[in-house]
Amino acid sequence: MPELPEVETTRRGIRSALRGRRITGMVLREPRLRWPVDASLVKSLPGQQVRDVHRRAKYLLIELERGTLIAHLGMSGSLRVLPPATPLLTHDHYDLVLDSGKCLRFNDPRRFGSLLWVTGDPEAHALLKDLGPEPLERDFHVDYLARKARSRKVAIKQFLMDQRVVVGVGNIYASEALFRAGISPRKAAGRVPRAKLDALVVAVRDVLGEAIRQGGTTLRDYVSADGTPGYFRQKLYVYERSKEPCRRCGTAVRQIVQGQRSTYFCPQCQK
DNA sequence: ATGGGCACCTGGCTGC
DNA sequence: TGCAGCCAGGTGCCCA
Repeated sequence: MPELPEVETTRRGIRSALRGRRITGMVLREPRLRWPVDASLVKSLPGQQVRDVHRRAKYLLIELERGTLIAHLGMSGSLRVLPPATPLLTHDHYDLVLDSGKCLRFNDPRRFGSLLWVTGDPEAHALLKDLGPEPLERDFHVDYLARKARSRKVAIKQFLMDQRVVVGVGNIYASEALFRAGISPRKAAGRVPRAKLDALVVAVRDVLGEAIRQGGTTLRDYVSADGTPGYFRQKLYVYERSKEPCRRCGTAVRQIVQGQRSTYFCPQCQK
């Protein structure tokens, strides 16, 4: 999926088209996403105005008058704002039609994405309530991270991707942040020195912030709300660069598997 | 509590 | 050309 920068880029793109608009229709072509999409939304969403579009972790929160849509892009999903009568592609699973005539369309080949409806506080939903701090907010800091990491034996890479520790960091940005902080991805979280955790907080913030400014990273499927890819791929130091020279020291980048996911790192720069 | 592994699904690529 | 096998921006759930 899209990690935090891609979701935030999507949020910014769809927000301007959605905010203040009224939904005039919903088309649900394929309800079999991560969880079945409630078919009654087709009747209950029309007539409601979009108050705002927020993001929490990798979830998009589309705030309507009578509740909130919680949308997740999964691994391969994208949400685009399209002109009226745009031809369908395979894997276009749902549309929200707006009173502007435009349409918010969700495409997701792998169907790991989701769309849920909640009334009341979305943060109280089971999927959101145990999430860690936002990496770009003030409550993500070295004291917090050191406390969370204490006596944890899991590898720092997997720890960093645990959404209860900090949200938004996925497989690409975990490798990239650890490279920037000079930390071996295999090091047990509880054994990373405080100074390195300090560097990691900065690295996570920097890499996510820079990626947002570049519109995210496109490897395969991801496109933003206007259909353009993200340009951060050119700025990646290690991800998908196995056997290529480290951009900092020239040593061959290594690829290993942790928790059934590929990890990339420079064995010279990361200890 | 923590850690590890599997499952969900489609498509693109590699190698025989 | 066909096909098996492997891999891919995520994460909930089950088991030890």
